[in-house]
Amino acid sequence: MNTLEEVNDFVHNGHQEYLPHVSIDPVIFGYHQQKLKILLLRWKGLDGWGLPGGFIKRRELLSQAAYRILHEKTSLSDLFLQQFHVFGDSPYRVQERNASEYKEKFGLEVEPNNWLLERTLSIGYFALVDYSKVSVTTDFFTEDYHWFDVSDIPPILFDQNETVEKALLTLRLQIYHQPIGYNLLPEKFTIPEIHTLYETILGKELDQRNFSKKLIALGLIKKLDERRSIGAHRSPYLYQFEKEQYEHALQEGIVHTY
Amino acid sequence: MNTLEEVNDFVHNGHQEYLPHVSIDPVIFGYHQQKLKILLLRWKGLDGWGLPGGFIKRRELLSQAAYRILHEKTSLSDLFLQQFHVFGDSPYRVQERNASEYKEKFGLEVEPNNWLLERTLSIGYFALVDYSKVSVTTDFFTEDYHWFDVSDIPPILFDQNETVEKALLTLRLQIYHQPIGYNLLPEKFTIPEIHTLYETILGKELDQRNFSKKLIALGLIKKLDERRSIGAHRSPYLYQFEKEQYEHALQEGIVHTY
DNA sequence: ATTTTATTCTGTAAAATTTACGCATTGTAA
DNA sequence: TTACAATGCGTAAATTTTACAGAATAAAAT
Repeated sequence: MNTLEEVNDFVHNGHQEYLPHVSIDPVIFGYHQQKLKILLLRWKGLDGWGLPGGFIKRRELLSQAAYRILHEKTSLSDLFLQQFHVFGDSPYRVQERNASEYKEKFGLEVEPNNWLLERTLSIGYFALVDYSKVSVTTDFFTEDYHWFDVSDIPPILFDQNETVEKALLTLRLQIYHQPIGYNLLPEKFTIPEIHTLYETILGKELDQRNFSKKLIALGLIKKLDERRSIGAHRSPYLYQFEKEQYEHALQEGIVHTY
Repeated sequence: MNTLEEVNDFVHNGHQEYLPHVSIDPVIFGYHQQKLKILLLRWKGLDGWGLPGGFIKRRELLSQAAYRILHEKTSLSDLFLQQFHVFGDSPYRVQERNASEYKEKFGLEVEPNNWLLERTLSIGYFALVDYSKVSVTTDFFTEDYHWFDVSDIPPILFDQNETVEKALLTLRLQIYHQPIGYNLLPEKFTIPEIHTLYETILGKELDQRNFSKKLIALGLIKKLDERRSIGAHRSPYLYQFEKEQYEHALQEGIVHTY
């Protein structure tokens, strides 16, 4: 959606192709240089950052829509993607928007009852992606992108800071019950790498010795016979995830006790 | 919504008051005679059971809508209510419905592009209620209700058995990380009562001694100086929840380890 | 009044898990 | 060859979970 013609078609006829009143808004987490980042797009005209969202096609399954939107924006197809909450409590978003905004900001003429002006619920997804494999696609409404450190998120358009906060909270809670890392790390990784990843996500220190013991005891990772050369220091062994165990733990959860 | 006039207004003009394309569908759990039950409504014309759902008003916050719908159907206002998933992957529900169905089943004339025929996503909520306090209200579309044992759920209309399954799964998972019982038990209860509740929800036995030790150690319940008379046996002490601790655990979760 | 029956209530030892912690090993650069 | 910085491994202490049995009690039956 880049030519003016396509945009006009989307604005005026989009409701025939897409389901109005509901959007999908993914919080895309990437991991780079020991920092947890999220991807935001720079909106034209609105002078601010927004989530890389999209709409559901009328005949498309919800989960397919989420994967499609992520693929469109990042070109990724192998990723962890999970719905986590529907947002519909923002007083700002309960209001319908007005047409003059579109004229001012984007130079688009919009009829007063246009589908894009109506109230929209937002389905929050979070995705875990390999930062280095993402290539971001922008469109008519967005002109740039940036990976923000989660400790330094700017105000987000459409009252969606809450979405990011809840995504992060969900991720942190979930990591206690599900393995994480398969989609954030390269296929082969070292103990220090996955250790730092967990520390970064949880925002606290974990004893490295106990941490690796636990992952191995759970059968989630296995040691390879290769090592990575990291310059002036002892070469760490490479590990990789035990795919079956990992998938099993994703499904069943790592339940602790009662 | 009981007179034919009201129903016709809802069918033909409902889209002005309500947001199309999204419904709220609550799975209402009650606890009675040591059984976990859910509430289903009997639909007229369709000859089947359905969840007690409803629509969101255009200017209403999502959470308000959920509470309103629950209040309308059960007359309860004090309950535990939580969103748990949006369902939009049912191939059956991706199809638009046709108008003739309304004519056949309910004797209602519906225009072919009526809002009720369009594809609708379903936001799943689950509620925990005090069974004895519920008084069910039916409407034009529903003629009866029944509390079904969770181990004996009938086929549910609109392809929503998955909703009940996921609600139960969520409840069972969540009980490991959050206290449950405040809205399912009377204010004062005995150890055997809450013990049986947990066994019922989890569907497995829990050692009674260790179970009560744990709840007390977590500071979630406190012993009262009263006892309940249960006829021919030793009178059990009454307990009640420690409200602050309980709320705190609800917020923070009972995190186990890493 | 005594016995019987069904249910509540309490404590402790063993096992498992988590936490804490120190030092030897290793790959390069100096 | 040495120094440095980071990896890698093992063990003891503390905590938590699990397993398990018998005394107490309320009322009904004798």
